[in-house]
Amino acid sequence: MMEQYVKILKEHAIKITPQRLEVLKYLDTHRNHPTAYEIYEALKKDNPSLSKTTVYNSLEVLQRHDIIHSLTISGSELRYDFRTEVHHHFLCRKCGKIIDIDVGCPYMDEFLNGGHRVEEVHGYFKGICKECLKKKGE
Amino acid sequence: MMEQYVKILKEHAIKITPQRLEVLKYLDTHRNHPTAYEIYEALKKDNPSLSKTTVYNSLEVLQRHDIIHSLTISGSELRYDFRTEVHHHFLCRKCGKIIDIDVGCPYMDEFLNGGHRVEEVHGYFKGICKECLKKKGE
DNA sequence: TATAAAATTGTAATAGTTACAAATTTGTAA
DNA sequence: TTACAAATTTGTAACTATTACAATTTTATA
Ligand SMILES: [Mn+2]
Ligand SMILES: [Mn+2]
Ligand SMILES: [Zn+2]
Ligand SMILES: [Zn+2]
Repeated sequence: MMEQYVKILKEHAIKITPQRLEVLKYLDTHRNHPTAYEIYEALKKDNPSLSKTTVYNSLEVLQRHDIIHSLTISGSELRYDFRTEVHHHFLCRKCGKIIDIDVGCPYMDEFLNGGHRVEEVHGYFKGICKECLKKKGE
Repeated sequence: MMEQYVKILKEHAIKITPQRLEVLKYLDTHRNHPTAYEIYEALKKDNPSLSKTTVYNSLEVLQRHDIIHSLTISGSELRYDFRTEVHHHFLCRKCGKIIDIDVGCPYMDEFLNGGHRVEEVHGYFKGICKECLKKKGE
């Protein structure tokens, strides 16, 4: 049940702790790009002594090893993502959800970017999602 | 000197105030995507009674009328941009500067985005800029 | 099982932004 | 012009997300 997450941490030579495993598992099983606080609130149910700082620390170490990514799409809080392949995101202004947009980026090339070394690519779209558009029409 | 900014505000039926004009002028003449605080600090020199809240309010109204845009590229603070045509940005991890990348977006189409209505497009690249790469080599 | 290094916890501090009420300014119409 | 209502500015306080830090606990290793 946790073996897969243990394996990931071991591969990256990160110390195994229950908290890190839970954070990683949560992100794997909740692909809605949650905030640190949402993760904290959810994990606290099974581990009441969990500290918010630990959630932040765990997210930080996972991110540093490129096991997870963070999104700056909202502007007010970071969102976390288990998926690390390049893909884009859509933020709905109405319902607030963040949807994966499965396209790559044609501009990653160093040459296209004026000689800068590109290490991260973020494509963010904002607007009204399909479901909210439908609701408005009713 | 300020006529051009007066004109912009008038076209959008926004009340003309010296503070709004100064904020708008600052963004037009400083294309480095400054923060609200940087704008505030700069404008305070000529107007010591300027309030930080006024800077935020001015940025908000300009943004609401699509006269300026804001960027969430850094994750910790908003950056403001006088340019409103679609273009992308590169954030250098080393020196912190944010550079315009003049490419458009091939994915704005509603169809390509699964039926969601796209109203904003942000393309953010992060890495090491050309100048910092050069320095490192020396 | 002992131990050093690293992680967790709880709390406090920080930073960016927003809320709010009082004072001032703006646009408009008499 | 002047008068006035509506909107804006100001200063301060509140709020939220995140980070700093020291004490306690846990982990990995021998
Ligand atoms: Mn995603
Ligand atoms: Mn720009
Ligand atoms: Zn929606
Ligand atoms: Zn640089």
